Amino acid sequence: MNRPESDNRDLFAIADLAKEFGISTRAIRFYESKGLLSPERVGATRIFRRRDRARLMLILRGKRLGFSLRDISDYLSLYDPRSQAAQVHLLVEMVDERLALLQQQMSDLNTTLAELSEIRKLASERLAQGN
Amino acid sequence: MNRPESDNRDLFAIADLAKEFGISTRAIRFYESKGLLSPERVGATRIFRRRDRARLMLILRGKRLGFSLRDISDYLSLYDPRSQAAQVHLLVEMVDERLALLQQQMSDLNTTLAELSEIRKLASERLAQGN
DNA sequence: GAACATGTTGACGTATGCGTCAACTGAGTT
DNA sequence: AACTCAGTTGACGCATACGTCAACATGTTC
Repeated sequence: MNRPESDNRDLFAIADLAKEFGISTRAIRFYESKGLLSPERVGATRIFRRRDRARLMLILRGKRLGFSLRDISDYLSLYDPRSQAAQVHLLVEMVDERLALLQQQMSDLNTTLAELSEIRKLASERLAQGN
Repeated sequence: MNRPESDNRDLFAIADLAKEFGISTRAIRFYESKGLLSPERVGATRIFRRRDRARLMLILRGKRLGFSLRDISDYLSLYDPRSQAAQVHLLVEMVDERLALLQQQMSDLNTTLAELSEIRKLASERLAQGN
């Protein structure tokens, strides 16, 4: 039951988050410039809270799923309690589309893997023949 | 047992393939310029054979899988009987990486779907309350 | 107090994958 | 001959998602 230190703190520097998630500080600033994040400031320095960190995690998951930052921006607005139900529906559709894409990809990947193992087999036979 | 007409022919114009696969002729020329295709020529006009068409199908599948054209180019060289076994191995690794990525994506997508249905639930409850 | 780490804001550059002209070349049609 | 259609080659443009400076401020350490 030991949590990572990051779950105990509530304040993070930009470099903390960059290191934790393996991204550049430049990327984080870029997300802010696109309105995906809005950390507090102390002077000019950004101060991130757990909320901001959670948003960043959502951003990164969206990216892993292949969504554009624009899409992710829409998606993040769903976490705003004032969000509209109609938009929820739109986003659900977007996610469903992605799901269909992923299923296609899985199918493509299976085909590809089969072909590669065939190629691998042929290659090793050729090797065994000393050709 | 009726095959599409395209499987009977051996010669295709660029527009035939573009139409068949739902891509632009510009894209096909672009692939050629990157060395992924090398159709014959009659004068300046490109003539595609079934081999070329098969390569194009591989290219498109690679794209669906998220590989870059550079990666796909390497991948296509595997279909060259003179290809090296070492490279087969590299490509198998690349595909394995993609597979891992896709599995991560599927996992991310499941999480996202769960969150969305939660949001959807909350939204509809709010609607029912007339809030 | 001089050096060093960390942070900030532009501005410009980069890679990928085409789209979009522009200008031109045959080939077949009326 | 004039047109139209399909095709060709550059050249330039564009969207996305940052990377890479430069130039500067601030805070900390030795």
